[in-house]
Amino acid sequence: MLKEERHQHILTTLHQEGKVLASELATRLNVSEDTVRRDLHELADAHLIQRVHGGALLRSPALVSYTDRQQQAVQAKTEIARAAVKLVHNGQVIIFDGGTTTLQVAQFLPLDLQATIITNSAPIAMALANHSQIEIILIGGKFYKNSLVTVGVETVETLRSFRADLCMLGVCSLHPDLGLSVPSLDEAYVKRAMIASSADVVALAAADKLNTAAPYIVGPLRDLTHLITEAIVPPENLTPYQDLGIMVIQA
Amino acid sequence: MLKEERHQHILTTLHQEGKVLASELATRLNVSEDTVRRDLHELADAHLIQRVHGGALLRSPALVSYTDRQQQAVQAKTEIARAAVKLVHNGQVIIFDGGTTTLQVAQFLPLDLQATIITNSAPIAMALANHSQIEIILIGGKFYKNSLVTVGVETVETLRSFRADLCMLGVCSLHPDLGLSVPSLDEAYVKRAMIASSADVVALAAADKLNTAAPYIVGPLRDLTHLITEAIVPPENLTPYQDLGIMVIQA
DNA sequence: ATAATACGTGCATAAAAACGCATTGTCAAG
DNA sequence: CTTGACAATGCGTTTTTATGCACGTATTAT
Repeated sequence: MLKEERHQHILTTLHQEGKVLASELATRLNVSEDTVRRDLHELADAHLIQRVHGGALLRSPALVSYTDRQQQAVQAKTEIARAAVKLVHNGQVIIFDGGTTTLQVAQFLPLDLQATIITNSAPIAMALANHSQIEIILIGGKFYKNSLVTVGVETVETLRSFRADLCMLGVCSLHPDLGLSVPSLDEAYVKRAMIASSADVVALAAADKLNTAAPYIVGPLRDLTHLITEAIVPPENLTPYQDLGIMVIQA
Repeated sequence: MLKEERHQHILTTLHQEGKVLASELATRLNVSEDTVRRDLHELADAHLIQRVHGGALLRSPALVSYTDRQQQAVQAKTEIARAAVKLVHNGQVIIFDGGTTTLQVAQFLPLDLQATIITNSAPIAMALANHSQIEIILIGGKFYKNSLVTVGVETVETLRSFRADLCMLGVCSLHPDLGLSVPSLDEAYVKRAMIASSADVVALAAADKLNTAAPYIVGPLRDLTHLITEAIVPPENLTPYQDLGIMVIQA
């Protein structure tokens, strides 16, 4: 049985049954558990499955609610969120970008925080509904179903009319030379407007976002004032960012 | 059963039932109570649930009250929603008011409906995210935490710039003489703007909303073209509305 | 006030994963 | 045919993770 065959088999059974167990696969495929583990590791690296202790699950539990989807890679996101919250202070006006990492940050904000939060993300607005001291401005526009944020001319224009102290930016791809980039043009415009309307800009990036690039450029790294990433990242990978004057924080 | 599966299960039952008991989960998931406790602890650490003695609750009281409201009189709301969906046709531009009843309607819309939906409700925008043929416009403004909708000048102004075929209006209080009324001034302005921007106006009102009044008047009943209510309502209670030329539908 | 239930912690155990290393098989160049 | 490079696989060892149990403490209920 070839490796590719096994991969195929793993993916199909995963889609059929919702989960696979490493031990089960080893007997079914007549290989050692080591091999299965290696297979699963490769598939997880390619973002095709979600690796968990004992086996693997579907990466995006077929169209479950956003709040559940957010459960993935909780560990890393939680740590980043905890670090990000430390940058927030009473009385600030803060722009919150969409995305699951920024949503985590929103949920970790202290319940008694006094602030104005401006966001184009419906889940973030809803998550903040029980913070009685936070004034929430939800920015309107065309609703982008994938990431549950608004985009388009109106979103960008409305953002221009604010002047925030801080901006929590969810980052898709970050590269020392190419700068920030995202997979859709609409989102690029929105993020650009967020950056322009904010004094400080905090980028939240999991380790796998570093040194990658996407089709649409948002802007150069100089735009960032802070970068928060995981503790696992080897420090030498971060020096290019520090050299640009960005305050790099490892959660 | 993998740990992540249990976590998923806990989250979904929590969303469905509003609470979970540790002891119940232990038997349901076939693990010791210790394990359940550990699971709950982890989920609470990630701010996904609110841990309490004996089990766990949804984290955000606002969302709790919202889901509570959503769970009230499901029967009636479902029937009203089914009736409301029949008024919707391909190609229309439809304004959706906030509220749990209108949210039900949104969820009952056929998955292949082609339409443009304009709403100030974050949950409705999110609920429609899996309707690929619907263009969603989310209206921005100050976010009103109680009902998870936007209100304020910007919301009203933006509504003015649209001309819709249909408006699905969630109704708080309805009275033959006093007209439509709501418990907050901001919402009154918004509903007024929605009515003004729409050709047809459909009011969705459970039986207990009929012949009641609230502090802030939205407008006279003449503004309505349709009224959908429950089947239980005695027909004689509805004649005042019919006499005003409103098309009354009993679900 | 007292019983019953739930909680947290430390510990033991078993399962799973990670790691290094040896073996095997394949392919291509010599 | 041989040989060396290389990927794939399996094995043994160590490390990590998950889970249940025991026990003392806290919380709730009666």
